[in-house]
Amino acid sequence: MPEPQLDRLLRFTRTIAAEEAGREAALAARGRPMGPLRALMAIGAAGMDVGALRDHLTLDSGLMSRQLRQLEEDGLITVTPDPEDARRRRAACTPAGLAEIAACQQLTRDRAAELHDLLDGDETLLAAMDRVATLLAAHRMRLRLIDPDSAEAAACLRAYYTELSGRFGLPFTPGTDPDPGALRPPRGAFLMAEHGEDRLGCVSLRGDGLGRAEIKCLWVSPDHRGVGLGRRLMAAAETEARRLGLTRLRLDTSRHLPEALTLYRRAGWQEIPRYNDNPFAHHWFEKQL
Amino acid sequence: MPEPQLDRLLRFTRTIAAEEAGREAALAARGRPMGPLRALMAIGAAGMDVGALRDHLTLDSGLMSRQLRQLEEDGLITVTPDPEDARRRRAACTPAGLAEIAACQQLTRDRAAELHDLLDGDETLLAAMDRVATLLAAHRMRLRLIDPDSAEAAACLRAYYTELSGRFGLPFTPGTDPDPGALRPPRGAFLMAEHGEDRLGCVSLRGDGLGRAEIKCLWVSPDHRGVGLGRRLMAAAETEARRLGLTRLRLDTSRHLPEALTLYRRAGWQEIPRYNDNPFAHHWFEKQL
DNA sequence: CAATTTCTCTGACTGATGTCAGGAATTTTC
DNA sequence: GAAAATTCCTGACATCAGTCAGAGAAATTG
Repeated sequence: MPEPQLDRLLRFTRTIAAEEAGREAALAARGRPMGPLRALMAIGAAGMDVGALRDHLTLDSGLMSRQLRQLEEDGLITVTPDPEDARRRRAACTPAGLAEIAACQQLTRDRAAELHDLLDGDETLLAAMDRVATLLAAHRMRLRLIDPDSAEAAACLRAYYTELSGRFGLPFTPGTDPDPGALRPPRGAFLMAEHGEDRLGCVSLRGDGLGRAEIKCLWVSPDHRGVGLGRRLMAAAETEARRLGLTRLRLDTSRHLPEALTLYRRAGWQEIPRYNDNPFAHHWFEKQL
Repeated sequence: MPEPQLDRLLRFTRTIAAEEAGREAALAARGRPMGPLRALMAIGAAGMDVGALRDHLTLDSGLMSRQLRQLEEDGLITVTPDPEDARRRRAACTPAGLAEIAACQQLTRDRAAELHDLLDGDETLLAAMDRVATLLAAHRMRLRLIDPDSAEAAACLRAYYTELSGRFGLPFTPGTDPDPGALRPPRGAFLMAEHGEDRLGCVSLRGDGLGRAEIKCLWVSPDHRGVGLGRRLMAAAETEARRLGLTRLRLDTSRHLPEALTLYRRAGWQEIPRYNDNPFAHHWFEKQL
């Protein structure tokens, strides 16, 4: 371990930590406690179920409830029962809440703009910062089983289909799965890789309930490619498949996705003949567990 | 303002913020509240007066006192009256306290070592990180009038004399000023530039009590050179001199410090004949305020 | 329809942080 | 030597964050 390099890294993290402390202080200066503020930001323009919010922020149900009451009293959000299941409640921002979010985002953007002026648009520096952020996020990423119907899964799938549309030159849109249980335990699973607030990628196992499943929707965020995330997602999917007691995995893919082809071949998948009628597939693979 | 670059910067700060949050969590996992922990780290091996500690951490005197009591009860520090002035008290670490500090530093170093492995010693990345840290620290630095006898001033002066020793090839050591009042208001001042825990540079005004002063000990940390800190320190010293009602500033310097020479000339200083018997000086400057 | 489960909320509590008012010991000032 | 200033401390109080037990409403299960 070369000590001088370590000292340089320590200085770097120390400096950036001070920067982050400054940002937190600037946000706190708006006079709102950080807890409710984080909740407000998470609710965002789209709104969010209370349970999902609680999971996302990993808060105790009591604390969550009190923070939502506070935001409601301040007129920033409304919390209404879910019409389909009145036990569940849904938080949504009022115009005042949206304005508060926008103000906080502007504050963050202003600080980033200061940094931008400072770096004077130096592309070498920006590229290095991208690289550091990519490596760090991939290294510290955590994998999580999520609900395939959740907002997070939907966001991943939107990004995935946008990517496909670009690759194929055709407008793909995410359709609703005709068999929603296939992507949930015990038949299948939906895995997402994340780092803090950032979604790095996802992969799903679509099980038939007879010990077999298809790998679907392997997606890696464009910001986080080239650092082995696809491989790690596939490995995690395999591990999850074994845990679910699955014995055979299949997948199809297209010649327009060359990096995926390489990935499957390197990970020990066997190319097999066409097993479905997917008009966009050119290659079919199988793996026995 | 190019939006994509801004987004890249936002992603960078977001990722590094998550990294910092992880470090905080790792430190918190040692089971000690962050407040007393920060105090312990600040006391360090050298020990610190309670008042200086309070200033350094900008804590209320009541809170400071309680945190020190806690650390004392835990056997990590001792707090004893200053023998010269029994109102003042001095905190010093016990062996257990030093061990706790070392453990926390090791934790931080371990995380940095992980980052180092991740970057694979890539010099381009390290250089970019240095550059970003340097620019950021210099941009966010704050100037502070400090006591010329404080531990912070002594640290700056040690660094300054070490630098001089290297430039002159002679062993300089910081001597105690025969006239301690000359560096304090109303006659003079000692200014330090800092960012978070890092000391970026210093400059002092050594006044004669008759409206004249000499600029001494202009020092910029090697980590923070080349971004105009010397110029800003000199400007701050001038501003402070005007505030103190000084009318004439002088300084001497050596041909072994070419960047200082350039700086003084650019800042409007007039070169004048030798006005003192400093054997290491080759140039003398003056500025009327 | 009754029992159970799910989901959210309330109340009671703890600990960390922070503020303010004053008090005791000590030093400095007059 | 008395008054004033200083240094640090204690007590009272407030806010934020977090935990736990349990209540109440709604949905699901048998």
